[in-house]
Amino acid sequence: MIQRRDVFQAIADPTRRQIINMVAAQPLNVNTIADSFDVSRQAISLHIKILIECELLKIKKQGRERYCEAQLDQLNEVAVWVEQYRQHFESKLDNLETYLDKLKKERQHGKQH
Amino acid sequence: MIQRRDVFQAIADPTRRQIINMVAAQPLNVNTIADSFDVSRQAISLHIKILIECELLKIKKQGRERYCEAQLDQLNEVAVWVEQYRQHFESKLDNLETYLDKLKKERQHGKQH
DNA sequence: TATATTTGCAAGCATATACTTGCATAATGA
DNA sequence: TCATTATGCAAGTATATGCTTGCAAATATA
Repeated sequence: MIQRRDVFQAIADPTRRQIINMVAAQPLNVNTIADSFDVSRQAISLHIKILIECELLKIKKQGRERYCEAQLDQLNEVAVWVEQYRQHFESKLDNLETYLDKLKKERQHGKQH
Repeated sequence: MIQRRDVFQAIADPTRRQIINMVAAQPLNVNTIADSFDVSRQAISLHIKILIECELLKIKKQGRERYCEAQLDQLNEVAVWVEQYRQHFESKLDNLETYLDKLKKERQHGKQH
C-alpha cells in the first residue's frame, strides 16, 4: 500500500469537496474556512495542506493571513476519466458536445481573457 | 469520522478505477479480474464488493461464476460535481473536445451496437 | 513593548483501508 | 462420488486517514 496523493483521493473527502466549493466562490483565509466546520482548525488546516499538495488550491500570503484560492485545473483529470464512460451511463455524449460547443462560442466572442 | 461509502471514495482507489476500466470493456468474472493484479484474489474481491455497494458494478451469476458488469450511472454524480467547476479549468476545453470527437468517431464506425 | 491573532508543526489516538492467509460453500466435471 | 474450480467469509496485520491538543513563530494592534 503506497501513500497516494492524487486528485481522485483529494476529492474523495466530503470536507475537502466543501472547502473547494467555498474557495471556488471566493478566496478565503484559513481561519475563515475552519470556522465553517465543526472540527478543529488543525483538521481543516491539514485538509488544506492536502489540497495544496494536489494543486487544487494555492496560497496568497497577505500579512499574517494566508488566503486560499481555487486552482482547479487538476480536476480535468477527473473530468476526462469520467467522460470516457459517459456513453455507459447516459449516451448523453451529444448533450455534452452541445454544452461544449456553447462554452466554446462563449469563449470566442465572450468576455474572455 | 464516519464510514463513507460513496462514489467519490469508490473511485479514489486506482485499483478500483482499473477494475471499472476492465469491466466497462466487457463483463468479467471475479477470478479473471483478480488475475490481472498482483494482489490476492481476496483483495480484489473486496474492491469488487465496494464497487457493488456503490452500484458501480452489478453481478450476473452464471453457474458458479459471478460476472461483473459495469453500471456506471452513479458516475454522473462525479461528472456533475466536476462540471460545475469547468469554468475554472476551461483552458483544457479543446483537449476534451478533441477527445470526445475521437470517441464519437469510434462510435460511428466502430463495433458499436 | 506587551498582547492578541493567524497560522504551522508535532505528537498522539481511534478508526478506516488495503492487504494477507486460512477455511467454508457451491457448482462443475471426470 | 470425488477432485477441481469459483467464490465468500473471517480473522489478523500494517499503514493511512482524520482527528485532537499543545506549543511555537510570525504578524498586527493597543
